[in-house]
Amino acid sequence: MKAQALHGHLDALLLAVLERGALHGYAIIEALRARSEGQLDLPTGTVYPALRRLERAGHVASAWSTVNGRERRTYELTDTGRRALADQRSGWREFSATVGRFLDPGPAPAG
Amino acid sequence: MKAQALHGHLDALLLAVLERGALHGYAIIEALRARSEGQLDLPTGTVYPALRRLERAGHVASAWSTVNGRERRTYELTDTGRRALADQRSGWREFSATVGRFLDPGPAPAG
DNA sequence: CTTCATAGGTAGGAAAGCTACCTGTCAGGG
DNA sequence: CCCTGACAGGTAGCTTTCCTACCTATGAAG
Repeated sequence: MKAQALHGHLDALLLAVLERGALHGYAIIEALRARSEGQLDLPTGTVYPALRRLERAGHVASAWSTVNGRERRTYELTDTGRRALADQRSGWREFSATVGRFLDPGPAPAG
Repeated sequence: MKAQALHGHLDALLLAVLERGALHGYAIIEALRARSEGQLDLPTGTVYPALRRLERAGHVASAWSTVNGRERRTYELTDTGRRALADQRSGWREFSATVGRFLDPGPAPAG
């Protein structure tokens, strides 16, 4: 699946995976891939800048932690981020309902 | 609702409204607004260029028709466009299912 | 002629994501 | 020590898409 279509929803996805616990960037990419059953395979060039955007916006906080002798920047949801996620969720429902009205025929899957 | 979030899905929406019959640009905007119950109120600066893109891609064909003594450019779905729409529909299902996996908790709407 | 509603159109700008590239650590093989 | 490969983080420049703002034009009302 093309991630280009994510436009505007990527941030929400990122917040959603962080909702289950702090992760470092690379692990976020893997979580996205795992939870989407391989549908979302985002390049680092997409995710890292997005995380920085989220941090600038105050939605996530990052901290360097040394794991296995290696520096990993771990991202964690802030309170603001949690609120933003809730917001994005309702935004997503509205959006998918609206677009679905046009693209999901709905009651006619038989054929 | 912000149409910015449409990114990449606008074309599909336009094809979807044209599926029900040929319309001119302005009428397409009104159809979008009507069928979305006011959620989608796209500016002409968004729709007209999009229609031209679709025409270049061969998904729609346009023809000038004189109605009420006025020239109106009427857009119609082509066969290619119909196929593209079907394609976009399945793309949309995949997309909404994938993003929904993260943003729709799903089985917990009671609350 | 001016104003309003309808209708079509363009230019320039901003945002988001992608491709391609670069840096650096740790482990294994030579 | 050097090289390679898997992991991890990061940046620059490009393209696409959509939006804001503006312009043109018709027909009716005054």
